[in-house]
Amino acid sequence: MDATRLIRDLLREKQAELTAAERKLSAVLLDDSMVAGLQSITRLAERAEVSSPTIIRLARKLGFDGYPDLQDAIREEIAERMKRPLAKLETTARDDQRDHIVSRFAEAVSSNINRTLDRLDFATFDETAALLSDQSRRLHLLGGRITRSNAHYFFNHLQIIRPGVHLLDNSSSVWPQALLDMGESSTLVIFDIRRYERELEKLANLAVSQGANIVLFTDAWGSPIERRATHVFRAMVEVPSSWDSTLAINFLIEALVAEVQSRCSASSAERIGALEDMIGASRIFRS
Amino acid sequence: MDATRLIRDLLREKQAELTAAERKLSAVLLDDSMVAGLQSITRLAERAEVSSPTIIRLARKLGFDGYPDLQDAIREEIAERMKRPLAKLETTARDDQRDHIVSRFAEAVSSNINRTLDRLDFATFDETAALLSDQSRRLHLLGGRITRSNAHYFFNHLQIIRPGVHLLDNSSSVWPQALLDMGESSTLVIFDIRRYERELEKLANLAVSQGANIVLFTDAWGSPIERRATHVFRAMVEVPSSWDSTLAINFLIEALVAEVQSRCSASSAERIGALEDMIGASRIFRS
DNA sequence: AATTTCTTGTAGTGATTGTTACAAGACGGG
DNA sequence: CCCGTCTTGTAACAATCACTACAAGAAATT
Repeated sequence: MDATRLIRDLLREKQAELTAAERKLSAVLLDDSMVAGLQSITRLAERAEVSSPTIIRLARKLGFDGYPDLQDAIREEIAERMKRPLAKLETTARDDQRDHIVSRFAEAVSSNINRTLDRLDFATFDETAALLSDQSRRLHLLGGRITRSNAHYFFNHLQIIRPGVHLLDNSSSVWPQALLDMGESSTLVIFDIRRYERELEKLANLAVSQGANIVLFTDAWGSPIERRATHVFRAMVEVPSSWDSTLAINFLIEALVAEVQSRCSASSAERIGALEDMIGASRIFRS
Repeated sequence: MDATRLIRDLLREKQAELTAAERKLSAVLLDDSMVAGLQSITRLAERAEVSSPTIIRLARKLGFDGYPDLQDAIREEIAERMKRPLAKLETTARDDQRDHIVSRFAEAVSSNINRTLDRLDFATFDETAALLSDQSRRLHLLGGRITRSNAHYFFNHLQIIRPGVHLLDNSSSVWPQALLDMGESSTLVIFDIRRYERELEKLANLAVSQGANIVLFTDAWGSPIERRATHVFRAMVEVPSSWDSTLAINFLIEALVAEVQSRCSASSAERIGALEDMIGASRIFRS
């Protein structure tokens, strides 16, 4: 075997011509930097839930003589990596890829989520989850130009979990109608990151004056709506891009969805069941 | 053997009560961070120039059952060290809240993004970015029940950056019309994670038969559309929730947006300028 | 110098491994 | 719908493995 090429890359390269079982195996290998490939073939087979011949076939596809040959290559590779100081470990990727967008992006995103988490008050999180789980309250979601997608994502899940969830249209002309429904038992969830949109603030003010309470997702600098909101989540959004990253916001949304789901699980089970039925009944584009 | 203790330390500690041959062996092991201990006993014996029983005796002295038991410990230790520290989200020091949903969620998300990155082929990424930046191509985006939000997010940005971007409705009844537009110069971006929707597959097949090429975002298990797609992105989606996490998918989307933006920057600058003007001209809900 | 103790390797074993051949099953094309 | 191709696991095999018993040699003690 020639080697010099990292097995990880080899594996990714051939990914297209791999079969289902082989991909399952490759996933296990990729998962912990090929370390799983140092066990005996039998154990690896069990771990990846494939048969041992599948392992041999994959090894051959990658150009190795057999499993032991592949193991040798893996061991060599790992030995090579272990020699490096710990600090350099993370850049084991080939040098030319160290400053690939994806790498730089990953670093920024990681830092964003970390810092967002640092700033997050768990009490606020729990209170918000309780608020959103309260089925006697009506929920309205609203996003700005970019964050509308986030609002949509949140809506998508909440709507399945519980009743009384509404996504506000982004054409402000229909907002007045929606406002009619917002009273003391309403919660308005707003997403507002820079450039903060005046229209969102307007709506927030009107909603508050009608007794609704507001949950706000914004960025580190803080939207003007902050002072109207009872619960505020500040997320870090900066990445090496012309656009802001809403990944940290999505993180908060997903975590909230998980928590709300578990709080509503009893009542939402039948709701989801009913939904499944309706979906099944309405397939129109099928064969 | 439990041994939460590092083998390296164990070895150093016992150094005094080791015999000459055993020390020779331990030197070889220490030399490359125990990696040599992953070979078969015979080969390690050759490499260290001792006999195989010596190896077993050392393993026993360290408290292991036998050589395979020692190997297991070494492998575990190495696996631990190989974990990529890159996007490692420290689930902060707050001990009392270590198993709060948010913390557990953070851990899962971190692992998801890392593993997604491990699996990501940079060449595929670059090719896709080029494809999406090619303004002579028409872009269509399509998502499933949940992933529709992701498609929407992607659409939201791409549409601002360049012309010819279309988001397919999620009611399949209007797809036939959209299909009319899909030819050889069309790219169809599909999001399909479990439960894979047959309708998406149908559409993919039809689009391919008309000459369109497909970029697919799916999960680790792989959608049936994979074989139709020219570019596939597999993301990890599992989190401690009843729902899957599309955060890793969003990561890919945002990174692609950044790259496409920078490739289109020249032409998109004026486009964004024009957009700003239009937004300014159409404020109807203002004070 | 003789005896004991300790160290180490050799040779042989049973167990486990990696491998192959084959057959059942899934899948796609006509 | 059937046929051929591709995929995958089962079962049997040979090779290799980890391990034991034993004995030769070295070192230490008397």
